[in-house]
Amino acid sequence: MNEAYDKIRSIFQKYIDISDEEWQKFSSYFIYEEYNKKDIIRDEGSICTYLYFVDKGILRKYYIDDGDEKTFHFAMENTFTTDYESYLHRSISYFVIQALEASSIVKIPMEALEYAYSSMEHGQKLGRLLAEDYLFIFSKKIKAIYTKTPLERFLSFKRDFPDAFERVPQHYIASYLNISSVHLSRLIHNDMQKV
Amino acid sequence: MNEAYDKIRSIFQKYIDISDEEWQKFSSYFIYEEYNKKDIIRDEGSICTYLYFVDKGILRKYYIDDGDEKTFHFAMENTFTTDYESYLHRSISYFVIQALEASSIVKIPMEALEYAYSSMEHGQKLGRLLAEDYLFIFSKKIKAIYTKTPLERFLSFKRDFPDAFERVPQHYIASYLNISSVHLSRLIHNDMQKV
DNA sequence: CAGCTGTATTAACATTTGTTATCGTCTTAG
DNA sequence: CTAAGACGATAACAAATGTTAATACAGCTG
Repeated sequence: MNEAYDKIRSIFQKYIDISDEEWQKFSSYFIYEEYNKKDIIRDEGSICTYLYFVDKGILRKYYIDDGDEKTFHFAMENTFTTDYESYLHRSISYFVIQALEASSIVKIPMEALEYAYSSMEHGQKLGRLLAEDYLFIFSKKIKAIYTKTPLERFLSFKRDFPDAFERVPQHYIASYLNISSVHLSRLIHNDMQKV
Repeated sequence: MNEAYDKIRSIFQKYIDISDEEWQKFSSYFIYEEYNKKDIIRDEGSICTYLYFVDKGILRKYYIDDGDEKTFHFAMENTFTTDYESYLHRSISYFVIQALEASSIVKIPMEALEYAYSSMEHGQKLGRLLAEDYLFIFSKKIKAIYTKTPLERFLSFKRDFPDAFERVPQHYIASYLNISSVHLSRLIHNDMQKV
């Protein structure tokens, strides 16, 4: 738990200077929790008011669309996930966040960010840099969808996230790539040698 | 020109307070330019160092992928466009920005933003809010791709951007929706009544 | 005015991708 | 240990989407 908090501090510290007093107050909002495989960490239907930090394990963020699950994101160790848009616009989030493995996570309530924005010396800068990072993830995803075939997207995924490729069931990866699991299986077995 | 600058100020002023002195310095970086229909405003192959504000006209941001153009964004009047990711990561941008109509635009060099971040009282907050807005546009786009059929995406586009729908050639809209122009034409003429 | 260019529609056909169902293997819960 | 369920491969077929080509029409340009 304390190690997890320290990891978060060192990540934020790469962006801005945080004094001990600021950190003490900021981290006092944190909630440390452990989950079993397949546990639902956050269900749909409410405003998303936490930023989730993955200390151990893997989280999957997905959306239920007309009965089937669309996987938007895998949050690996030492990264964050949330539905920040829901929080920003105070709108209901339809995302579900689930543990794919036994996971330990840190829930950072949005009040902590509000404290940072209003009272930490470089809080606004932290917010800007986090938003810019988040934006970059989205931007990469859009470019991939526009310019790459499903097979290319799969290969990029495998290259960029070898860890996720090993640990995540293939049909979730298919969902992440926005293709059916049958089609992904076909691509892997029929088209890999073409590349 | 001055009216355009005033419009930009009032947009930014919705986010933060800007003093007259700050605005004077900030806007001194601006470059006002006019373009003819089909002019290329920014060509690919360099780091994108401007934020483009559309005073009049429409801009199209696209990418040349294996010979054909992928349209990522239409920037309508009183909105901005750029390849912020290129600037943030100091990486070559492959986006082209083109005027679809005779357009007057304001080029805001990234130095202006750097000035804001370093020297304006609420500059970091402005940066955060701009990044959050930008992020939200991307997020909407991704959700649309994951959860909607091309026809639904077309109808959303028509509803959300009626002005663009009227003024932009249909094959650019097809490219924006990531489908072929032939297919879009088919959807419009065969499937509209289904909705 | 005549021709050119850009744009949209349509048809025919090819390719990609999805759906459903079946099977074998492996994991997991009891 | 055993039964149920999860997972991935495969086949057959259906639906969606792309490609190419032909045509028509409008707007521009010399």
